[in-house]
Amino acid sequence: MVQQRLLDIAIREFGLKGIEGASTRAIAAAAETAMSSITYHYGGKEGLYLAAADHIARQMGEQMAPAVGAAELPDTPEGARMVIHRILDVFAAKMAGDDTANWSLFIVREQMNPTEAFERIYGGLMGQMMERLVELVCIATGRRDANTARVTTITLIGQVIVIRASRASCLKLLQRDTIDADATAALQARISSNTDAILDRLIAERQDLP
Amino acid sequence: MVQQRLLDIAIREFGLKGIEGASTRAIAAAAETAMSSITYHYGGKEGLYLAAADHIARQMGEQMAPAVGAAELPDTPEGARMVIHRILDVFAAKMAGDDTANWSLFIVREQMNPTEAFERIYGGLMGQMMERLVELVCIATGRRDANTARVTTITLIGQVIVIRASRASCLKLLQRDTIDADATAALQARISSNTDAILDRLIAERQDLP
DNA sequence: GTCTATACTACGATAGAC
DNA sequence: GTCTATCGTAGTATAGAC
Repeated sequence: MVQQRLLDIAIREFGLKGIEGASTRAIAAAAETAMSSITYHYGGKEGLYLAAADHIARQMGEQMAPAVGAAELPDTPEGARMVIHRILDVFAAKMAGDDTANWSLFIVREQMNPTEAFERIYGGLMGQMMERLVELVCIATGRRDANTARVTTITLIGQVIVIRASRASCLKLLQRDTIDADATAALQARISSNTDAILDRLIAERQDLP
Repeated sequence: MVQQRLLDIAIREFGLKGIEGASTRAIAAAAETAMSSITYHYGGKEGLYLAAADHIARQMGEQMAPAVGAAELPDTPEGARMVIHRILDVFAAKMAGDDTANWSLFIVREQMNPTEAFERIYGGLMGQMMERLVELVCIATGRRDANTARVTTITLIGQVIVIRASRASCLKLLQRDTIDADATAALQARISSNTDAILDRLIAERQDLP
């Protein structure tokens, strides 16, 4: 389908060059269609940009929703911890895999210079996942202190997104030229172990509270 | 100085739009000089791009070198841990602050699509910091297992870079519109606590090895 | 719906005045 | 060293054929 190709290529080009830098001519040519079909389908460059953001949000939702689980929250610390592990594991696999390469620059650009497109992406599964993680950290550590849970969630996510956002540095450090299945497994295992250590520490710190 | 202004603006524009997307005309205009001075000083757009990368590497070196410490490595686990904390603390402050905003997109773009510019940046303090952290993690955990130390280092760095690379998500989660001094302190404290938990876990896991 | 043709603006590089 | 002027190319948008 023309529109599917157009959106996939738009995500890559907008990710690489931003909305101003990317060229609708180049996007249309790569999608093997005329430039004016962008005008027809999306009203112009800006419309295509927002449609690309929606496309990312939709795909991310489809691929991650099962792991995040929209169902009710677990009610035991052990259950919550299990869900946290599941989410981070799937998320890490996504970040390590090739299929998120094109999304990532688009999203990171929006993270650092948010436009309306960020609202569309965050309003989808990304926001749900982060807020769900905060709740899960609260349950897993038996804390009502939401602020600590929020800051902790940020650091947990950081462990995962670094795989993509610092890809070249990771490859240098690991002395590899791709993140293959072995490297992915090693990262997932370390993230899992770190997460347990972090959550245990939060539980221990709670005992010290007045 | 003209060249200083030119480089600062080039970093911002190249970060936002990439080498292809950015416009030398716009960069020159923002630096209040003629476009042809870019040709004169840097030979053209590509030369300016590489000079911008060198500029980042140089500034990063000046600002972070004291924390990384080129001197000899500490020889006790406690000493190594102290240096790890110091590096991550300073790095987190940098990531939270405004002065790295322009560098960040430039660097992240290079992380995901490396060119020669990445070599210039990584060849500076960034590579030194990461490799130094690997050594410090080895010493702090009493492990000779460099691979575990490398993977751990990646996750430690992830906790810090998320402050910038996922800035908009962090702000949403923290329900703020800036990362002020309070938020920075909270993140630093959590990163520090997490790091201790992670290192302690690594030491404990070591006891279980055959 | 998809294409071609066209109007207008902006791009990078370069030559040459000063 | 810094500027203006200019060339050829490529950008978006739009109108209109089919």
